[in-house]
Amino acid sequence: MPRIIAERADTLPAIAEVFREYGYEGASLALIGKATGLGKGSLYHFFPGGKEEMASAVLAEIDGWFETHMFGPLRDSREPERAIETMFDSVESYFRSGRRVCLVGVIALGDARERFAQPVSGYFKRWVDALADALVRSGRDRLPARALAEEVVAGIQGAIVLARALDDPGAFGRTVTALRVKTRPEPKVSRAASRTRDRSHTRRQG
Amino acid sequence: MPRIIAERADTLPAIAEVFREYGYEGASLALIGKATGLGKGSLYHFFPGGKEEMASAVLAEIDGWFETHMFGPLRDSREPERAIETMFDSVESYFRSGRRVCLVGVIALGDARERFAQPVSGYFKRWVDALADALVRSGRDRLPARALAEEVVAGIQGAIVLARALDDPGAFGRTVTALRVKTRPEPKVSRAASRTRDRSHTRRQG
DNA sequence: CCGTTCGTGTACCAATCGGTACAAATAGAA
DNA sequence: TTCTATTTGTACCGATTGGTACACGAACGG
Repeated sequence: MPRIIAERADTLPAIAEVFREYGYEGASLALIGKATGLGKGSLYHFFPGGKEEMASAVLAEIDGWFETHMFGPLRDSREPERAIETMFDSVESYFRSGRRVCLVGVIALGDARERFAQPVSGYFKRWVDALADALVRSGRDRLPARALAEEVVAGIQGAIVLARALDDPGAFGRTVTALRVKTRPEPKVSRAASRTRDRSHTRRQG
Repeated sequence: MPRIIAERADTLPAIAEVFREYGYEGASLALIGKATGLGKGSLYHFFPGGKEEMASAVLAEIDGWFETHMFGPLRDSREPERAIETMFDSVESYFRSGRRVCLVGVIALGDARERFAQPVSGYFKRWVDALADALVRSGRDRLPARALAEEVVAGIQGAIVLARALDDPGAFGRTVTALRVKTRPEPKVSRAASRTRDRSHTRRQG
């Protein structure tokens, strides 16, 4: 029999798309087999634990990607504001303007949530923590930074829901941009509109 | 045979909970039968179209509830700011601090989205429109009102995801409260003084 | 008292589910 | 070549899926 797939890791992107599209329960082995081009024999060879192991592997890979490209820089970068901007760039390209769904979020909403409670909560907890950390290091107080971080992460997840529901990728971009602006250090002394007001509240909190 | 269920509408809350918990695909007739206490015979008597008709009926009922309790008041109330506050109250109690999931959002994320595209997009479109309308009538300009409305609706959906993922209902409350504050006419003066001011901007729109 | 209608449970259907077993086929070492 | 370990396709398993058929029982009009 020919060897098509060299590594188990090569199958993960295709499997991830199936889980994204159909959810954990709806992702049947038939669909996964079609997406990967592998029969059950190969699938169970790579993932002896069946669907649960496939989902775990996919979640771990996603987690690793976010850890490398977003959480790590948010925590470690010496330019936290730049790391935050980069995070928003990554979010916009990764979720493809809301056309691509967040698998972790999907699992959190479904009944597979309990089975994957630890990776799911870990992913979101580390996201919020890392973003809050970057916000603190860019000059905000700890409590409002944490509140803003939660708001941003929730807003991104909601933007995906809204964009898909309305079938309007623009809704994703608009919402994410609004969140992006809100994380910038100097709030909203913007262009031409509120010239008369901004003098009165420059002495806000740190 | 005894008549337990008087009306078809009496089954909808139970069916809705099953769809919420397991999604459209995951909600099997066995689960629905158990939740309603009805056998397949009765279910197909009430819903000749099967699962699809059940889901449509549930979506319609949810839509009606939101239309009556939230969208309508947002559009029609002569006190738009009060209607907005009431909306947030309703959201907090309806979604039970994120323990209860938004079925429309769940369907929007899954592969049943296309099948129910019209009711799903209609629900969110009318929510955003109604909220934007209330925000305009409470004194905001059209464009920022619409942007804020989208941000709020997305934020609510995301708060559900986040609260469930973290298994922390507090995250829902915090995020929703932040959104609520943001919709208030005078952002961040002190606590109670805003009531004396609103006389001054009734000259806004007509 | 009968007959129709409505509500209900149950048996059944083909299809598909996740998972197992296993034999065929390949690649690499000898 | 020959042997062995690794990949692979496929047949099969019991359970469950959405859906149909139908017969039984209560309610109701005559």
